[in-house]
Amino acid sequence: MTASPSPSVADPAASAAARASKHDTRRDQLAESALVTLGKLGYARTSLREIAQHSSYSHGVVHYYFSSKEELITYCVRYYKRTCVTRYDEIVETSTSATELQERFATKLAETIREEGPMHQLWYDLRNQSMFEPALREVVLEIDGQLEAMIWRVITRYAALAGREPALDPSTTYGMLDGLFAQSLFAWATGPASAREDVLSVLTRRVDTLMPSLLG
Amino acid sequence: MTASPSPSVADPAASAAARASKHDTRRDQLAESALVTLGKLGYARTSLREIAQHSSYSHGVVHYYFSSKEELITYCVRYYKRTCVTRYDEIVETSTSATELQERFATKLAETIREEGPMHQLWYDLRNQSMFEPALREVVLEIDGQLEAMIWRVITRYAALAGREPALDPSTTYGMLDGLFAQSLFAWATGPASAREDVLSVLTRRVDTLMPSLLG
Amino acid sequence: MTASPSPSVADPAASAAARASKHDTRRDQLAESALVTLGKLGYARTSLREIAQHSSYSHGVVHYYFSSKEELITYCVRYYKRTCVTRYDEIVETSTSATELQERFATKLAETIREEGPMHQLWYDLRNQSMFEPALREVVLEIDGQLEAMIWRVITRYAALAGREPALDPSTTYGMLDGLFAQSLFAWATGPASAREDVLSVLTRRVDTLMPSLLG
Amino acid sequence: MTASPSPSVADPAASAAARASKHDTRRDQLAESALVTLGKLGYARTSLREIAQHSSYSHGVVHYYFSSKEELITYCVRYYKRTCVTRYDEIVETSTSATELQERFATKLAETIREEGPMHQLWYDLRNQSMFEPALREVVLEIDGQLEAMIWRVITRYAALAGREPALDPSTTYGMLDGLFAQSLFAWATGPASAREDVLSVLTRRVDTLMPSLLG
DNA sequence: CATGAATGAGCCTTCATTCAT
DNA sequence: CATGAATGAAGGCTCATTCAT
Repeated sequence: MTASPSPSVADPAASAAARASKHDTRRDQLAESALVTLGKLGYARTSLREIAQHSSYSHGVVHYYFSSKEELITYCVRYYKRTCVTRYDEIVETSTSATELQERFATKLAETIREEGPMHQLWYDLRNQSMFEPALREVVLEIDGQLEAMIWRVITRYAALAGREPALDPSTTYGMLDGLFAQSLFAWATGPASAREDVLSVLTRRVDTLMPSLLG
Repeated sequence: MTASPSPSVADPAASAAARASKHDTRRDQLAESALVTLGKLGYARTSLREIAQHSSYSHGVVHYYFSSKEELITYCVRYYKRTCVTRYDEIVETSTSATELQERFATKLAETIREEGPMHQLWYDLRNQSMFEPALREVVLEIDGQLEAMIWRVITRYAALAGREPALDPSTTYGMLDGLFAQSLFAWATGPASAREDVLSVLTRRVDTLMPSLLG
Repeated sequence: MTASPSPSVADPAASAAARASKHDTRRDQLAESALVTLGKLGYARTSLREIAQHSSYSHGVVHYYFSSKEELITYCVRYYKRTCVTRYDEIVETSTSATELQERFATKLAETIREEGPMHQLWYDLRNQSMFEPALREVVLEIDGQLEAMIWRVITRYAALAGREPALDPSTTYGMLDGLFAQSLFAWATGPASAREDVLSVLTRRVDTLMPSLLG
Repeated sequence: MTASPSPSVADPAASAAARASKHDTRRDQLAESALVTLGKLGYARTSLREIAQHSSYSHGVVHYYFSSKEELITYCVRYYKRTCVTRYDEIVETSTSATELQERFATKLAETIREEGPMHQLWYDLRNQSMFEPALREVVLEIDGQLEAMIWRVITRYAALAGREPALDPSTTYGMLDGLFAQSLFAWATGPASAREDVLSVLTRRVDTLMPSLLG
């Protein structure tokens, strides 16, 4: 019988892996925390000190886990994407008719503003900043592409369920829908709280109405 | 003939008016100068020092004419709008057929990116910042409304020339077109210089193709 | 007759010059103040905050007059040199015999340690740092050359008064004397206060004894 | 024959000794590693993190073996001295004529710059810092004394081989030679790489020429 | 024993704003 | 009126040091 090694002499590879995983966990925690602040204040107004203060960590920790502000932001954006870029996939997979998909998609668009408004504001902020700040471009372009692909999955499935073809190319389709989404987000964010639900239901209705015309 | 009075003995009312006019002139000159810098660097990265340095004025004068950075920005945005919010009116007024209007509009959209790209980048930046910074909201909402109205003038005229009705409401129409415009601006700004003209001609083609479907 | 212009419209060139001169005056004042702190703490331990605190100015002023720490330091070194690089010239010019020059020079070497010790410590610190920090090299090499030239003026005059020739080249001569000077400065700085005068008189005696052998 | 006891059952005294020895070994390894970094960056620019990163140890271990940065530096200096303070002793012992010793010494001076330049830069840095930082004084003074003694061994042996007496006292002799050495080190470190060998051969020649005059 | 996570003071720099002249 | 001098609060970042594991 082979004695199982005492924990203290556990194989180094495993311990290194554990450590690395813990490291990543912290980065994720920090990113999550940072995203809240970023969503509230926007890119330019958010300082690393602020981020730390709104988390349970000290100022130094942020610099311990991220070598620069830029790296933190980039990490945050990518972290955020992991969740968001598949937001409609469940709808795509489980809808059984074109009408159902169309309705659920339109509803979900509004819902995601209601529930993650600041996160979307941050996204548009970053996408814009990337026009001034080359350092942001890579990650923004990467995610923008994924968002377009996500929308395209919705549309192609929608077309399939309807037995038709998409009328427009992926990019145009994304541009139009994104324009409507951004517009509603803006109205939602800047309008009076009392009008928020109206803004969202208008969005839902619009997209619901519009979708058929996205098919040829 | 009336001798023109020396400034120092002018009647008080006239001198006050002259002063006020000079005051406004200075503000406009500063705004014009500031807009160039703002378009290049974006809202957050532009400091008042920078603005002053890129103008013929001293650092102090900026605060002499504007009580704060915020007021300067607000003034700049309004100043900028005066020019821009009528950008397509000439096309609306002089086009004699739906096809002509449609083509000239689509062309002009691309042209304005080529010639005033940074100014548009600034606009989207400010519109976004206004979601985080309430102080910017009033002026941004005001201008956004004017932009929507401008687009609506295009569409209603387009419909009239075609002998049809707009298919969508003003807001939806604006949202969709603005989405396509923003998308192209982004690609234009972040892509390689060599691809810029391609981006613009794609935009022109898209809008040209799309416009008929904006009519009922 | 030409009316002499009122002061308020004085010729711009003159006012610009006055301004520039005032600007330079402030830089000099700041440099002077900074040198005290630098001499006390050394290059690495001196922060711009510290410099400001030991002056009558605020922290921001330092950055207003110097674009970076490096520029301040460089300016300080050059400012300091203006005074120092001619330290022995009066002795060179007014001594009427080799013996007098030799004695006065040896005495002055010690005196300058007593009266400007920290400044010399700073010089050796900077010269050393320049081996690690390329940014300092230019100014340090420039001044080192001037110091060597200064010493050489002493030696050539000394040789002339003695009716002989220098035995060594300028560089070797400077290296040897500088070695003795640095050694005494070090002993003076690190030894007990009670031994300081002894250190200085030893230096004087040594140099006095040594100088004849610097002639051929 | 005595069975060597397994470590875990060693008698306490031996194990304590072993531990202590291991402790010292670690300190030496760390010192050796630290010296490389210190020589490259200088005292002020070297952080403990940097040292750890350039060694095979973790960041924490530095503080485990040294209670503070200061103690590490001090230890490093002493460690370095062990090697260096006897650098010329072999020459002293094996040279069989004054001329041989003189030539070999002059050659060796240049050689040690070539081969251990950074280490000498560090020494001058530390000696200088000790004028600002009392904590460094003790160890610096100790080593400076040993260097002086080392030089004196050279000179007295040189005098003996030449059948003469040293012309100057140990301190003066050391000061002068050290001045020349420091000067060459500085030129070697800050000048263009292409001039390095020239600098060294000049030093060799100078010292070679000078040494006879160090005898009475 | 040894590690790396965590801390917080401090550094250089930027900037909107105020103010004496 | 207009200027640039001056201020002080942040901001990103580094680092020696402490500590839980």
